[in-house]
Amino acid sequence: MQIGQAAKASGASAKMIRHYESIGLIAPAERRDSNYRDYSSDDVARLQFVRRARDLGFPIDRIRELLALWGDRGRSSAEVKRIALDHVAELEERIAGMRDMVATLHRLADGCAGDGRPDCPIIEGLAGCRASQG
Amino acid sequence: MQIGQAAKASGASAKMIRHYESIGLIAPAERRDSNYRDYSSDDVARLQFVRRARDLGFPIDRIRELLALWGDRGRSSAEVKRIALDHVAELEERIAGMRDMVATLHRLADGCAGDGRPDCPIIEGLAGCRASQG
DNA sequence: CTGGACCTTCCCATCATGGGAGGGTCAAGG
DNA sequence: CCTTGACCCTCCCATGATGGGAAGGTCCAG
Repeated sequence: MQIGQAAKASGASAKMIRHYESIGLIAPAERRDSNYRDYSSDDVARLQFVRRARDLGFPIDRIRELLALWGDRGRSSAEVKRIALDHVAELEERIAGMRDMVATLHRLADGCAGDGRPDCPIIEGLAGCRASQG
Repeated sequence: MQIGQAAKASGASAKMIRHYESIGLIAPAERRDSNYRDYSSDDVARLQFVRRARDLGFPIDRIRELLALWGDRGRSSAEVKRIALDHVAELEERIAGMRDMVATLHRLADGCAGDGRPDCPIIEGLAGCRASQG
């Protein structure tokens, strides 16, 4: 299978597949005489694994670990779970940060008339309680 | 004031201040004979504005618009509010995406024993319901 | 006059991804 | 046989916001 088919089948772009190979996330693909990459269904399964992990927000280095565990018959599910829960904790931290931003923005926006006048608590909030400049 | 003082006073790093200048977010600073940048307290106020907007997650291009509105006596608060609420919507979209990830991860992790055995619904989920590879 | 703390510009790295140039491969059809 | 078009290849550049560091200039205090 050529890279285009592998891309469609896995949901990763051809560009990404080459990239994953170049950074050693996946093993170099077989090559035909034409120098075209050649993918097996096992290769596609690995690419799908990577794509699903990406869809869950795992960074590449974590996916590297997960791929290794996938192929390790002697793995313990505890290792996998730890990686997953660490990632959850990081996601929740980022969510909390963004929620703080949203809360602050709502607080500022609630006091803003949103009409044709220039007076605006949002600008004032950003300016540190000085309403205008220049 | 030199860039180091301006950095401390504004909360933006000297590196960032130069960067903001290089991309035209802020006007080029005055220069002394030594070629050192020279900042006024108004400059610092602008840098603080930028930093606060960054802390609220606004991307640079939005901050560009907000800075323009800050300096525009003829602005309408509706414009500011629209930018802020657009940004809130974007944040909420990202939060929703991450919450979906967290929910999926929790669903997978809940079924995972997290012990010494290799059986792991997390790996299986990523693999598309095929438990092992290699 | 020297040391150290500051400043300058310029380049590189991050992270994951896309875009595009310049060129090779291959199958179908005139 | 040759062209056309759809693939593929590698290599470089860009994103967005930030940090790191090299090589060199400035300035003040000892």
